Amino acid sequence: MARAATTSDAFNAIAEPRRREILSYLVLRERQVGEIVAALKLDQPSVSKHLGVLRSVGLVHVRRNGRHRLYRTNAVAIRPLHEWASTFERYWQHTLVRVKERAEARMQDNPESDPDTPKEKA
Amino acid sequence: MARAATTSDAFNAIAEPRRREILSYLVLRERQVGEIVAALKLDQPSVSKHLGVLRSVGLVHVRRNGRHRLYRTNAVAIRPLHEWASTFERYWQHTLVRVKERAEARMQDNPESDPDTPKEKA
DNA sequence: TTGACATATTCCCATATCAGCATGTATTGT
DNA sequence: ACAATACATGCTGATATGGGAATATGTCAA
Repeated sequence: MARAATTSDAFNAIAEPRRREILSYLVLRERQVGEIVAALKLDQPSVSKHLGVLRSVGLVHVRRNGRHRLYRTNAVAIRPLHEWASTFERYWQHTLVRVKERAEARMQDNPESDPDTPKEKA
Repeated sequence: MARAATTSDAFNAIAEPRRREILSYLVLRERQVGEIVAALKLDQPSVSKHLGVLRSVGLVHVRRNGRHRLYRTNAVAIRPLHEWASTFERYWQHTLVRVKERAEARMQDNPESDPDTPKEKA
């Protein structure tokens, strides 16, 4: 039992960089598989397999048109990931405020100091 | 070459559900490894290894205190994930608006209809 | 029907990943 | 120094994963 299957977990599905590229590419507009192959310079079977994973977790929609299949990113399916990350938002804001405060304190002590060169330990 | 190593990619690091739990747990406040073990009911070596992964991608900070190690989530490191997901935000908003519009249109046509029973294809 | 085209699926292989167990290492108390 | 505590690391085995090549499926056109 290694990890949750990529085919059942959106977090796992987007762990693969190519799949993230595909999602970004397909969010602009519907595309045929062949277009993805050309645009991202991947092998066709590879793209089909990635699309299969994305399909199984609902991250893309398919529509058939003749012998083509038109894929599009299902943006709503990304929302849970966004919301999970959002639960950390207030904490990183605290961090950023503290960083800013320290920078300003340094400027008060020594207006000539370079903000990118830390003079104190965090 | 399977996928980017979990130890070098935050997306991959959070693909593991237990690591997400650990991050949520450690964002509230600093904790010793033993506390994580007890709270999440995982084996100690398992927790140490997950912490190792999280450390290597900068998702947690460690501080030593005697024979304890105090870990805390480094929330800022989650920001890139949040921002990646945000690039899809305007698209899912479109979707939600359309869903809402269709629901309202149904109510106009037939105020008795059940909103959860679709009467038309998307 | 036959053939060309678009895409999906299957098989194999190298590697990554995780859990479990055992062991190593650092720190504290006596 | 010695034992106990708190973690980290190493090893092994089962499984998941992605790429590549080959093949299957489905659709259109003649």
